[in-house]
Amino acid sequence: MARRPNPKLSDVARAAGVSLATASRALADPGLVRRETRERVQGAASMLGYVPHGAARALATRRSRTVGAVFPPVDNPIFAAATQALGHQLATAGYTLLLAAHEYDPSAELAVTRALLERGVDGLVFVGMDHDPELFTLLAQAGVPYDLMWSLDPARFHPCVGVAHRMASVRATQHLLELGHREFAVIAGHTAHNDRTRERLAGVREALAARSIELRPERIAEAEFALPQARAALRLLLERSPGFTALVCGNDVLAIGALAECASRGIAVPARLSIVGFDDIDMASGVTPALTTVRVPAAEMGRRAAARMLARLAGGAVAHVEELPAEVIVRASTGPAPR
Amino acid sequence: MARRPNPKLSDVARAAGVSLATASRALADPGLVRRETRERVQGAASMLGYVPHGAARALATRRSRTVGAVFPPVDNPIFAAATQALGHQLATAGYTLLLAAHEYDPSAELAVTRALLERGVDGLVFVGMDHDPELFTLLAQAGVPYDLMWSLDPARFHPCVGVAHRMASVRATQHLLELGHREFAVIAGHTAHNDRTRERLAGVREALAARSIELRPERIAEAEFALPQARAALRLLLERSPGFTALVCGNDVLAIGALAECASRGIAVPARLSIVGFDDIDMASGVTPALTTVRVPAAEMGRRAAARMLARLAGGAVAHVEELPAEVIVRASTGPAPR
DNA sequence: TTGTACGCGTTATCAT
DNA sequence: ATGATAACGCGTACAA
Repeated sequence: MARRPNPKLSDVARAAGVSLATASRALADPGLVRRETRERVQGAASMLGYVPHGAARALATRRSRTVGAVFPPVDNPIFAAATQALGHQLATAGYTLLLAAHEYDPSAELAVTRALLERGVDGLVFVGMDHDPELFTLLAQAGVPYDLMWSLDPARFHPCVGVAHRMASVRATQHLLELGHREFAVIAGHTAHNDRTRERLAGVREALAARSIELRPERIAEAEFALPQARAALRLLLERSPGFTALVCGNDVLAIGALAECASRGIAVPARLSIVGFDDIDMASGVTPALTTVRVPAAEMGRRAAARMLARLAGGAVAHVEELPAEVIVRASTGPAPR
Repeated sequence: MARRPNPKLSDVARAAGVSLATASRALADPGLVRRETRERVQGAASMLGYVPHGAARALATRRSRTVGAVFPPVDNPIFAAATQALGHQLATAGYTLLLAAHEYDPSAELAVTRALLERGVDGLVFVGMDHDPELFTLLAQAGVPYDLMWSLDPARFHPCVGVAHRMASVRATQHLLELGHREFAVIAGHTAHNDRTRERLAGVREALAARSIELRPERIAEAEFALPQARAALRLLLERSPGFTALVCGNDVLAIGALAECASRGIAVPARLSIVGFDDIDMASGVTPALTTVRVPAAEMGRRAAARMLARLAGGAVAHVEELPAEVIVRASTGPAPR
């Protein structure tokens, strides 16, 4: 079937018997026109099924009412809640979220960012602190505001909203120390290009070092955020250096995987092994009371990021670094079994 | 600091000493200009840090190189893998994914779709079959191609790529029947505005009905896709109508929750209760060999959806309805315990 | 309150 | 192979 081209504003104007300018005003800022003309225009618009042409509008106003998000994909389900909250809040304010993922490769990140800038995004959101310096050159050059989510910039240079992974990790580890544990192991997420996993691991080290306890290299395993990999990591740890009574997992998926491995080996949790994990996707806290978790406020982070960006786009000021609480939630844990 | 406006194509042209038209061609279709001029233009472009203005281009070409995805948010982690695959494939072809979520509310879906159309998306992807009829009116009017993901249109009216939820559910149930189970219970995802959950539930009913086995209403519980809710659902079932030996869960999150509840009650799985679940986010298959799962090829679905859309945008034809396999993966299951 | 006319940055259609 | 110029659809000074 032959399709007529979509009606344009001039069609609406003609149908309403007004000029282009009046039609534009009637739809964009109804307060500027007489009630009667406004209604005629709005009537004509909905009669014709008029849909504004965003590109033309963007060209004229030099704003696109879109915000771009650049996310690493590997641990993508981790960002689902935050992405959703972000998009939802933006939509409420008439903005649309442009989503771009990249493999964990800084140059790819640059490329997708460039693509978003071409699309004319009004603002950008990134994850974490690990980025190609050139990225920030690009952003400055484009004059586009940005936020880094999830982490807090230690240098307080970049605007960001996130949690203090390291301190949360320290506190979780201290909890285990206070229970009397001295033999620790860690299953961490891969630390390459990922400051969140690095900081979480560093927190364990820091808390242990404060009590002069060493975290032996063979008691550390890195794993992908997936259940089979987590199970394999625990097997590796048990094989390489058994005898630990406390296990810190960089993530809820890792914690659940470890728990599953324990179950299949008859290792009682938390009686014989205490496990704590960061609850990135809110799985660990629900699956069992046997795990102690660090709550990561993902959805809230998305909402805050949206609010910050919207405020800034509206010309307002926002806190440069915004810290959200990551509480340690003790569901169950016991001290080490006596030798 | 005072920011100069971004360089435009005319700036590049001037710097290269060529006309606007030549500059445009040199960047867009390098084959059309002499090698030497092309290099002058490209040099000038990168010198100036030129970034094309997408809105202007979209206005001139009447294409945005953008595809929109409209997702329900409730079970959002479920779509993470598909979203990522979709976005990644599109990016590879120079397209960007515009993401919009909505509460499970058909009118909200219409609104966000309208927002995406205003942004000038070249194509749209939706989830499932449950949509406001007006949505399709809108799409037809806009002349924008679309695909429905996850499900298959029984009426074969809408273009879609997905799995046969009902048949997969039938096969999973048959598996349990063949083991000798006769007493079934179901924990389903909420069925309102969600054809996937409805079809999965219907599949159980269908398989049982074929053997003249009734699925009693008190043996059916609906729950949100979250662990605590799944546990509560199992408690409810056990309280309302104990005695079932097989449990079909509409989702891996539900299955894991049920498994956790079993663990805390000392119900052996699969020895005393066989559980099967759809593996939406690929959790169930990894956490334990105790569960039988139906594999949902989420990432592949995202890739296929992208491929279909790209082919169509390039003027090619694609299968109207594309079915992806959802295999039943038996990890472990046993027949019912003798009475 | 409404209308006229120009500009937004790019591509595409003509000439040359 | 290159250059001049007219769209593309909308917002907005400025004029009326």
